[in-house]
Amino acid sequence: MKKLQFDAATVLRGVGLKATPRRIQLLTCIAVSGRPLSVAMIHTELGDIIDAVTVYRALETFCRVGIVRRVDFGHGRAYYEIKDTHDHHHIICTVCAQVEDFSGCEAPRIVRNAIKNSKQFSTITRHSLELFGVCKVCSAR
Amino acid sequence: MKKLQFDAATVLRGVGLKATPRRIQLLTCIAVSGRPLSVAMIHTELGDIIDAVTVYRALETFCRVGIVRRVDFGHGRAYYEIKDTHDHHHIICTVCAQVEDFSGCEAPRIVRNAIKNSKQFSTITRHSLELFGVCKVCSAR
DNA sequence: ATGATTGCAAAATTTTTGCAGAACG
DNA sequence: CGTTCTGCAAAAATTTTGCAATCAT
Repeated sequence: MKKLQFDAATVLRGVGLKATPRRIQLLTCIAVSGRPLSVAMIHTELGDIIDAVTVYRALETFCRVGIVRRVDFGHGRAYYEIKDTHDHHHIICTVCAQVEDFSGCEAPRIVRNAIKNSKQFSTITRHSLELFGVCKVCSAR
Repeated sequence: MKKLQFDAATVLRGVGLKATPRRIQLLTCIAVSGRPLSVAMIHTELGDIIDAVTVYRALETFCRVGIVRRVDFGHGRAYYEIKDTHDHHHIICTVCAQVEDFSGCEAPRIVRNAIKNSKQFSTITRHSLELFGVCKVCSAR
């Protein structure tokens, strides 16, 4: 029972979105890539078959319905990745910008603690956590 | 032995920067504000006494020498706050954008764990952690 | 058919760069 | 005084908006 190739059209219809060629191409691109992509990277990958504006609008829609997650690496632009079920985060190399996933951020404990001590908040809906460092390749030179 | 009013000039000279009027105004503004500020917010606070370009350049310098920290709330622009010694983070209201600090993110444990499991990284230099939710005021309506 | 989606052009925002004059130390 | 800092103008980069044509269901 292995996972067959990503079926973007099914995913799209599953969340009530129309499965247009553009959206299928875009979602497949993000899913296959396996790492967070910026709009520029997507545009490079897909070539000129899709307008940048369409990418922005589709990504916003994907985030709204919860199939894509927007992540922020402090690079002055947004990155997007497939939102899978397990709560993973990123380590970003500050030299070459390579990204590796990691899990085990103990979010529940942190959130519980934050809410207990907070004066103004009683609900946390999501969180972002990124680690920054220098990867072994970049460290070596 | 109470903390007197923030002395920007001393802080600046302490890190080897020239204490110019602009930098003193800017650093004082950030310190007094007590919350992360965007360049636009700084410009509103200080009026036209300082050029936006100068703000950008000074903030970059402040970050480099370690007296200011850049934080990212996924709003499409950067925010800056005084970098104090204790490792605090933020809860951001997704409705009104209000920010509250919180501490206790257990970063050391998370970092240790991430490095142990990482294939490509052996050094983590910094991390970012933000929680997003809806504040009590916004929840009430 | 019809409401959603797309592309094109244009604008809005945020940030960066170049250069000449001003000013800190 | 020399190097650094600042302001102005302009550009670059990222993201948003308006509108007419096209497409999915």
